[in-house]
Amino acid sequence: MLPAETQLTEICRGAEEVLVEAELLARLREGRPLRVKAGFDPTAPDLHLGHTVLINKMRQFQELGHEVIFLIGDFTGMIGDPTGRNATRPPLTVEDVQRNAETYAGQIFKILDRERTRIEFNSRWMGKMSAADLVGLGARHTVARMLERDDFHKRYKAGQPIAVHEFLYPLVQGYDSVVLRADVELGGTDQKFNLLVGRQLQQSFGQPAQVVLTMPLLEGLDGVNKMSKSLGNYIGITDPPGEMFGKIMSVSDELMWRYYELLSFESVAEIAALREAAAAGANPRDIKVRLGVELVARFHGAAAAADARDAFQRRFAGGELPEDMPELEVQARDGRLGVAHVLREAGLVSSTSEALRMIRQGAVRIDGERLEDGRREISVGESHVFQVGKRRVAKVIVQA
RNA sequence: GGAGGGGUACCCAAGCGGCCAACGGGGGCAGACUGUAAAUCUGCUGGUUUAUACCUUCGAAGGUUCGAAUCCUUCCCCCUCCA
Repeated sequence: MLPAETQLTEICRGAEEVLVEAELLARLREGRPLRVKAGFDPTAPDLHLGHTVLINKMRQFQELGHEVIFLIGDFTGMIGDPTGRNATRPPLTVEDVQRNAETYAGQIFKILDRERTRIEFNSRWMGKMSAADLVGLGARHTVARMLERDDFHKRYKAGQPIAVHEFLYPLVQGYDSVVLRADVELGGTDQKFNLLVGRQLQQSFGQPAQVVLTMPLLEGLDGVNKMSKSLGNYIGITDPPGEMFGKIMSVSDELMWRYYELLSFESVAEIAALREAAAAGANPRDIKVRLGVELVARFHGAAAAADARDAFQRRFAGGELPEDMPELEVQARDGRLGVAHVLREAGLVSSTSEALRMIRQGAVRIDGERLEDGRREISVGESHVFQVGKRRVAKVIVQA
């Protein structure tokens, strides 16, 4: 193992907050593998780059020789959602959770070392807990402290409702740390309160309090909201190379630097050099390309990354059509089919009304030619490349 | 338990018998300009074989009316204050 001080420096890099740093150093000095826990929601098995900020940190711990526990909060997930006040999620079945867990596994091991990752489900211990035990757990924390949590505090002050069970979430999450005897718990900055409850509960159970390490939340493609699947502003780690690269290229210049900071494995010095180059007049687009290549390579390999970059450049710099566009067949009626219907059948628009709107706005091209006539009909046997806007493209043949 | 306020399209929010497929803003999409960036300008933002037309939509179900998101009845849900 590396010297404790060296490890500490590595671990703190990119972290928002480490509570308490001195405690972390002391544990590192013990020279044993630390149990590092991070909890994940069982309802969102499609990981995106936002999640990887945390997972990268987990990997870093593994590389330093520590034990990483990937905790799936299936028990909490089965009850409902902690913060979504009006989002009543349908309860997950055991099968759902199992399937989601497998999906997780298939994704996180693109980053984590499978051999050194322990996967746990908190239903293992929470499912067996009796009502009496739950009451006992509740006795270990006070309402006043619960109300310290920012969103509880705000809602309480604003007179908005807080359901009693919402108080249970931090408790259960903290109790997970007790059961697992976690040395360190990782989480997003939004998890800070919950992570701290873990510290408090561990002490209450006579254990040393875990070190809490929070990582910043990554902004999504819009650059404003945090990256999330429900907002649709995410880059999924299973996105195909071309799509992943394209999404990265569509990010604003400002956001690009944020992505460098939180996603790139480039050294701090290297990133600073890139910033200087940009300030000196280098085209930020080229710096963005570099980021895209790095990230696509991480999930799809270097060759796929280079291909994605080249295809992107041919398509948008060179104005060529993508070579991997989907080819579809649609059914004609009476030997022909109006364009609006072709577009809908091909899935390029969601309705013929939308198709007609797009045509009116000049967004539709057939074989590269802007379509002016919304009444145009395509006959059986004809095959054309249809485009709607810049990004939606398909080669469609009309069948009898 | 009592008093009051409210549920309108993806979100916020106007409308309170016909001119409402429903003002405005946000978001989104598209066009121009670009580097698939930002900013800016413009248009669109229920559906229908392409429609001065028809169909579905204003919490739900009924009713009044020539005609309702707007009035009445019942029901469901949310919020505030008091106890």
